[in-house]
Amino acid sequence: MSYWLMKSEPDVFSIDDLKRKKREAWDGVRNYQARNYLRSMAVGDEVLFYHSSCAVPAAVGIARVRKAAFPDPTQFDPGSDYFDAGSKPEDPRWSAVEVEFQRKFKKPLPLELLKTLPELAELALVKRGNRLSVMPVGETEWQAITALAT
DNA sequence: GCCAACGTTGGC
DNA sequence: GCCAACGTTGGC
Repeated sequence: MSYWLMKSEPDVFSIDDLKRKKREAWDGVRNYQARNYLRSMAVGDEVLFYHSSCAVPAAVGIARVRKAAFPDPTQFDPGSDYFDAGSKPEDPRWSAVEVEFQRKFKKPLPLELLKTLPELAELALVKRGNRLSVMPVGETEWQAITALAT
């Protein structure tokens, strides 16, 4: 089993939204590196849910991959913000996965805190200029983070 | 194929 | 709101 971290802006879609909806398609990813990670996900993989672009950027809970990568429907929807005229249905450019709510941490683990953990020194999240919205998390990294979660 | 311009992300 | 970092676009 693999571990991942996925960013979401809480104003758009928060851990509470996922908790309420139970499961959600993770679509709209329009970055090739992030897309490739989506395609590497397997059912059952665990995902750290991270809130970005907000007052306190933080890891806030855990989700689980419920459905492996499939063509992101929003790329073919002209009404969607994520519409991609260059993507052909016979050769979809973008992928989505479906995730399912697992749990919400009682207290968020702020980026500021995560940055202090020596185990996370190599995690893309804490690196300068990091913009990747989907990234792999190593076993040791996962343990270090979840050990702090309540 | 290079690279400047531009747009986006995301922390602060 | 600002700005650094980075990806993408498009002219040449």
